[in-house]
Amino acid sequence: MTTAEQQASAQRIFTEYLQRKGHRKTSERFAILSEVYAHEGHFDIERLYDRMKVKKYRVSRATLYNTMDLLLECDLVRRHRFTPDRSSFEKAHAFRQHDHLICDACGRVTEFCDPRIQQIKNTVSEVTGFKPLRHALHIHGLCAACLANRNDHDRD
Amino acid sequence: MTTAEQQASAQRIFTEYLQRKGHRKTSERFAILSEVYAHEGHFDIERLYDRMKVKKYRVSRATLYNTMDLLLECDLVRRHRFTPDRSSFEKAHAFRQHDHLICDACGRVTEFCDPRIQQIKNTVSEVTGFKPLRHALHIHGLCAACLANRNDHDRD
DNA sequence: GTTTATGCAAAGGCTTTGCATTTCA
DNA sequence: TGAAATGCAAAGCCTTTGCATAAAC
Repeated sequence: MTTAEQQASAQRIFTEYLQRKGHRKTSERFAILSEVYAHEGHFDIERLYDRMKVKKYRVSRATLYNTMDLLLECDLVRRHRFTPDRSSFEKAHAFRQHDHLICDACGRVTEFCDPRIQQIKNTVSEVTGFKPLRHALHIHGLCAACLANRNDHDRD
Repeated sequence: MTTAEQQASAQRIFTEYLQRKGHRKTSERFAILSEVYAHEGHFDIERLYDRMKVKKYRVSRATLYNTMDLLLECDLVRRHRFTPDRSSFEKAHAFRQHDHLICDACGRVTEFCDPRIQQIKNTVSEVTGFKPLRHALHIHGLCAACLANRNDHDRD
């Protein structure tokens, strides 16, 4: 699926969602969706705010927060709390069954996939009656680069 | 391991840690550790503050935050962000390889274990060179009770 | 024309910080 | 005695809210 196809698909989903919920289809909302889907990876509200300020569309932070809530509700966006101080977001099309490695030294976030997560969710559901809807697996540790650095320093 | 044994073990670890780091062994720090280890389950700073205010030891919020940082650093406590608005903590002795189910309807957090997580961490380490230190798997969804409630309402 | 959304600024809530006071070493 | 920790209150920061203005329907 190309970026353009993702954009088109996301717009269709968002339009349908707004219609169904009786929400208005404002230009700000679609501009935000477009900007969210224009980039790969994670971002926070401030970064999104800056990126939109540079471009044609200048929206308020309040509208960003409001719109992110809408996008979260129709699963076009995911929210993370990699660090305790702020929320990170990412478009949901990039989210097809992946999880995150977080380096505690440099803060870099990388993605990985493992089908066993799905198996775990199935087991949990069977055993407890809990109905899993979504999940987040965050593995904290040291990335290969920081690990190498640390060993270099130890050698000094 | 009984609660008393956990207390004793945690105190030993904390004492050793403070010594090694050249930090002072204040009565507040040990009172906080003791209170943290006196209860099962998750708590936030405000709850801890209230519990200590009731008892003999009254400590400031600043000291609570400072001490939690110390306890986090020596792995006697874990921090979670189940909801975006505040941090939850739990003693680390209760943390032996378990993860969390979070009900999006009633907010209840329950625990579960699955050894496949460890396997996933091993695989990640082998494939990417990332060194896993700790992890958090949060599965969001609907607990059995809320699921039942919802079905009841559907029937109306 | 209504009603909803936006934008701005102010307020809120959790967390951190600065500084005087106390306490540990 | 001297450095570090505590407590209090104020400040910070992300996020939410209230209200006037603007835009959707």
